[in-house]
Amino acid sequence: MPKVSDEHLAARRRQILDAALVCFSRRGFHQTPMQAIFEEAGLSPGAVYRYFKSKEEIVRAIASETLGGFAGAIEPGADGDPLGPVELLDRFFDFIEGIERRRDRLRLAIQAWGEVLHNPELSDFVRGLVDGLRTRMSATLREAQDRGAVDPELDTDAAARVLIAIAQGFAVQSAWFEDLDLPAFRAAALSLLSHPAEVSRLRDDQRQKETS
Amino acid sequence: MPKVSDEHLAARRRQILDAALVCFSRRGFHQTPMQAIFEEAGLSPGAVYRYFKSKEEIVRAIASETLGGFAGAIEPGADGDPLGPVELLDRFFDFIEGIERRRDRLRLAIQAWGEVLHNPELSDFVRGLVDGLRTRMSATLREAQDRGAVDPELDTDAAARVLIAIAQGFAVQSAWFEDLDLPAFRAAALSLLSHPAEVSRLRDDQRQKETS
Amino acid sequence: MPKVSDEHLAARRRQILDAALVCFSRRGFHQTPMQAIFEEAGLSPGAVYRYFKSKEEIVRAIASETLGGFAGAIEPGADGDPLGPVELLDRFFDFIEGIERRRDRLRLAIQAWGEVLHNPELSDFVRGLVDGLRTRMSATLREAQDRGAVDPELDTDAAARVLIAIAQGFAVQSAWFEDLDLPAFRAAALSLLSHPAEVSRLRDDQRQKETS
Amino acid sequence: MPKVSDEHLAARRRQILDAALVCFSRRGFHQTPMQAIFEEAGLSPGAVYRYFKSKEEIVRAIASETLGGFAGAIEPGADGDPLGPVELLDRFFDFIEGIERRRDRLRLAIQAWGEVLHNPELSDFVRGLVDGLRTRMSATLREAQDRGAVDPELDTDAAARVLIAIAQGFAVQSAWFEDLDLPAFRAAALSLLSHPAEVSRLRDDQRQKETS
DNA sequence: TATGAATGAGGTTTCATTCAT
DNA sequence: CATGAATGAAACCTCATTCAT
Repeated sequence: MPKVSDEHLAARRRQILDAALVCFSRRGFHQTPMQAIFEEAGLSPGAVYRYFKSKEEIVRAIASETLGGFAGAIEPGADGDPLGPVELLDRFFDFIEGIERRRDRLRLAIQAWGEVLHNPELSDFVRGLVDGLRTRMSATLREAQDRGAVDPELDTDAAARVLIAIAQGFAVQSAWFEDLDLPAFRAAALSLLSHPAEVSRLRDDQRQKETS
Repeated sequence: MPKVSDEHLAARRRQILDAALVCFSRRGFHQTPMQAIFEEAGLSPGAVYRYFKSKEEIVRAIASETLGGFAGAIEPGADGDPLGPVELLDRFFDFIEGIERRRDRLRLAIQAWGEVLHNPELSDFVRGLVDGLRTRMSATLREAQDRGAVDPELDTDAAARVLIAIAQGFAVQSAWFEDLDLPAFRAAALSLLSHPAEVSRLRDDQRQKETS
Repeated sequence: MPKVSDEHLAARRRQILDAALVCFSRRGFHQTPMQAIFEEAGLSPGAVYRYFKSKEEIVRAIASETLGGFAGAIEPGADGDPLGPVELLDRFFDFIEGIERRRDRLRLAIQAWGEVLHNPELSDFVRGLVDGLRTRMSATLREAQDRGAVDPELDTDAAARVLIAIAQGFAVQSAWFEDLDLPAFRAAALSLLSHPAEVSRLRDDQRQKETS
Repeated sequence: MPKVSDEHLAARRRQILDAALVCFSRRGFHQTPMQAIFEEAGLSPGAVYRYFKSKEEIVRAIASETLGGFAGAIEPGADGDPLGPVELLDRFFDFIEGIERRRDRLRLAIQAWGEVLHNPELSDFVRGLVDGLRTRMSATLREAQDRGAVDPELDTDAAARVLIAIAQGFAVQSAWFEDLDLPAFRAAALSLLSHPAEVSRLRDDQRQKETS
């Protein structure tokens, strides 16, 4: 098998990561033997080690991409949108509903959070991720304040943290309980965050979606 | 020598669990070798294995007590208190501030959440924990609704979940970032959840505390 | 098995080293799997790794002790002996004849020389060994010069090197050829080095030994 | 395409052996992965395996050519030369000084001596090499005896072994110590071996060389 | 009851070699 | 002829656990 296209290489990496994804979700990073990944990927040890230099590298790759995906889910939209906390959270829920392998991804996210605690590289990575996300959310919230849509006394930076927290807590419970009622959680979250005016507006939006 | 033995037994178990606590917080459950626990506890392998049948049992014990402690933190007070969401969350923050070995405990909580995903016993345990907690919070919130302090349309059960989620998300970020500004997070959380009337009331309470 | 005497520990180390000695002599350092040592020593992997932290450490231990033994073999006697080159070499041959596991030791010495080339620690070790040895031999030779027993123009330092070289070359051939005629080699070496006067004196000594 | 193929074949073999030479000298036979040779040679695994059936074959080829070269270095000249021990050794030193990649070759020689101990083919090979060499040196020495230039009682066969030994010991020390003083070693070796008459003759020869 | 030396299954990784392209 | 991705046996080593003392 002579030199092979870059796509092939990328595909192999993906194949290995997908296998790892399944295994790690099932048993956890450190209880998954490499052997499980070889089998799930249908590859030999040598083949896997061609693409990743160690198990730790695979763990890092999976953890990073999961953490990154999660962060992306709470991302505010294009600059200029005057989004309040409620809309920001709303987008997160939309994203989660649309995610593929939702269950596996959420389970991995929880694992990855634990990994961050002991892995300096992942730790740096999430710090950057959260800092960036928070900065952008904060800016968006400040715009919303400027337009009078949000309490002007709100500490937008801390508020961004709280919104992220809700998303994280949702992920944990969602990973734990297969039967978690996502729409109910969503509605309650929005309701708790909404000042009366906002509540009725969003409720109307929701009804419109459901009837369409 | 039954009584002495029992106390001795409990003390030894505690000694071992404390050692495990430190080690697990430092390196994670599955990256901590038993050897580390022997050393931290100042005991021989044989001694440790007299009190715990296996490493898994130690992991389970630590995870359970951490999860239980966390759940206890969000517990509503004595029946009859008409607590709204804001007060419930407020109690959680009070609890966290007072917790001993706060950092280690939070780090372990994150780890334990991951463990729950692969460990049927822990899974059953948290399910019971969360169900009970949610039920009690829900009841408390319903009382608050009855007295008109909370939006009567709120799904109290889902709302309880959301409050738990905020606590969890806070734990994650707090474990990740040593420099997390707890008071700011707390204020933002309360502010986001508060309808105008509540906001001013709590703000006054807080000021009173600070001046006293 | 509670704490055990220091002798026991030393004995275990020796047991492992003896096993390694046999295996390494048979197959060479890097072609001997640890498994072979476990079997030869009659110990489990864990037991061996209790005493040596890696294979490399065992290699180093065996190589050092072999190199050290070899160096000791060419050592001049107590200070004050007016030994010439011939007597110095003579002592080496006496030592070799008396060495236990002579064959294995010589085979290991050859291996170890190769190891020295790639192992910085061993490299430092032999440098010290050879420097010390050469210094002492050189001093002894200089005394012999003072007493007129050795050519006063001889570079004693370089001469020491040459004597070491003869010992080394002897070791190689002795390790290669089981049937090497040691007495003949010895006689030829002494003869080549001896100026006529010395030759006859040593020959007489030898005859006396044989008749006694 | 027979001729071209043959030349090509030989050139490729040489290219591979040169690469192996460098790698083996650097890390030793068994610590050099084939990958290192592929890279040093700038060839693919497939290419290398077209010219050598296995790593062992490469090791054997390198070891043989190194051992052969070393033996050739101590070879007496054309039949009929009445060479004594001193002259024979002298030729060896001349050869070593002129050898290309002297350092690498000497390092490989030491390695190869160890290899001989475990490799039957190499073992047979050196036996033949040394036997032949010794026979020829012995004959030469016997001629010298006939002409009265060497002690008639000397065991010429054993003496040949001793001369080879000096060369080997020199090689070891030379490979170990980059700063070894070759001329001093050479002078000391010749001095130790020379009976007074020979010494002065050679010293004169040497001076003549240096002035020319 | 406590000790800690010993066990050995099983973990991660390497690397000589092959063979489809 | 050459390539280099893939193989898989086997290497080194760890670590949860046991049990003779």
